[in-house]
Amino acid sequence: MSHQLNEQELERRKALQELIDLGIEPYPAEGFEVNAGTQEILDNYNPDAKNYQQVQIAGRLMTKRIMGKASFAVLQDARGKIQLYISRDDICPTEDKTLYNTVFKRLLDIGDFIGVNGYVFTTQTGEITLHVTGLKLLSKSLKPLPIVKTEKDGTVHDAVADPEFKYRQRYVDLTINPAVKNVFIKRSQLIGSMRRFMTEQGYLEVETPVLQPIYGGAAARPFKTHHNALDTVFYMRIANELYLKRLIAGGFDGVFEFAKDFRNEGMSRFHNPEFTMLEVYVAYKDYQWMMDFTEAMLERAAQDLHGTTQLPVGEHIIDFKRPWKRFTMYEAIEHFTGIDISEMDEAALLNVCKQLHIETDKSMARGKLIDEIFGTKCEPYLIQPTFITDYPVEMSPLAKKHRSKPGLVERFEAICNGKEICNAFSELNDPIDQRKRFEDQLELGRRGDIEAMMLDEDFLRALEYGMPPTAGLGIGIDRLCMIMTNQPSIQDVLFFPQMKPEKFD
RNA sequence: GAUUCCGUAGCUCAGUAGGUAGAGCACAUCCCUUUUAAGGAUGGGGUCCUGGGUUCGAGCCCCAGCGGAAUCACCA
Repeated sequence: MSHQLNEQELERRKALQELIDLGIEPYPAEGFEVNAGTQEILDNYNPDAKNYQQVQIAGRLMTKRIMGKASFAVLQDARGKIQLYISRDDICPTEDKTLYNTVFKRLLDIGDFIGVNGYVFTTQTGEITLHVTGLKLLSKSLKPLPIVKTEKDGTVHDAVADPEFKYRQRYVDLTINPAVKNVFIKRSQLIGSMRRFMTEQGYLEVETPVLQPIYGGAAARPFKTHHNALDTVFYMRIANELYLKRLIAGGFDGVFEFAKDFRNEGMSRFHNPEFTMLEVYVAYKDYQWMMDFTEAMLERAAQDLHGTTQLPVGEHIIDFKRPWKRFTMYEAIEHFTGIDISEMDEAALLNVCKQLHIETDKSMARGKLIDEIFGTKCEPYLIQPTFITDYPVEMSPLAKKHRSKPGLVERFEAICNGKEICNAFSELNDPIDQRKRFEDQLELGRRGDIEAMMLDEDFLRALEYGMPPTAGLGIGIDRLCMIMTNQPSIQDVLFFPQMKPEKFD
């Protein structure tokens, strides 16, 4: 404890000592049995039924309004808050009024955890309230809690406006801003809904290595680390694709993993260095089937979270109801630019980029150029969930060649609110073709593409033993969650978004 | 990485031709009330992000740094 304590912190430490002097343990070890919740009481209390007459609840003291021999307070627990009515002679039936006069009125502070028991009633002003007959301190708070400010016109502002404060001290943000807590409950429900959907199909939830000697499965720069005993470089995974496909080769017919991936890149509203990706692989299926699967899973997730498929997202209402629109990538580009690029070579595409004012550089081959055109001229305008299919082979080294369209692969992305939310293909299971694609990646790397993939010999060996035809899907859970909870920034759907380490002096 | 903006009390925010640092909430002491979104009085609390510079004098102007945000770049 090297920092200077401010006045209010000193005051609370003084109160702490006074409590100890009174023989009150400020951090009791034993549990406190709770038999109701605040929100549950508000929802179900019925004055005629006389229910909730022996209630025991616990939580944080959020306000205190002292009015002499009787006081009001607000107790907040995990799901809500309820008013407490505390009368001196009820909690101090004997001559000794210390518990009320000293402990409650003076030594308890906003933010303290307390346990209370009593009976529920309705006050003259009609507010459902717990009439407290017993009170116990469960944990003393030593720092003042910011209080939500309500303007005279009724608008409520977050008690903490500084984003840095919110993200670094999420525990405070969660305590004082209930809407924040709700976002994370929704996030958990989202993952739960998707997990249930996949488990019901009989797919197996698995875990694969985070530390990988060869990173793969995506185009991205990795974090590098070191194993002491092996004296070996490991990379934090950028994707788990190649491991999950090994499992399909091993005989599972459906596997999935909610995986933390790590990419050593810039940070922004849409990028956190570590993020969560769902990957699913299903044997004997193709990308057409996977589109149906994706729609069904996300339609149901929206329904599970909100009871409807239509969600407000920023300025828009986004509808996850099936079926979603489907365009090929060439169709989408032609639709938004009026240019048919399907037959163009690299030189012609460079011209198109120039014409559309898209910057290019020497490392960009045909696939990358097409991706640039799509990324700037199409993607931002696709608001409703839309499948874009049939990508150029150059930008999809792990996808199977299109069954009928030369130069393309069987791949789709779903775009929603102007951003990619998932990526999927008929997985490449031809080991000869896969080796060639890896070699093409190595060539791209030599050309200066720092995100080109490494060649993974073990993965090729698995394909040589044989992998059934397989459909694979990856969904960025954080970005999906931003849409599903209408949050503008990835930091708002991560409890602890990555930030520069805080300095304590 | 580039550009722009922000950093003042525990929290939210004012502030100024460049002239002794403010409000609300919170906190403390007291009064009043005793089933309410209390009322009143008094008071304490600041490295105005840090370090330089200009100036008689800087929270304010200039430079650099730190931290954050937005936009862009990067990012399948």
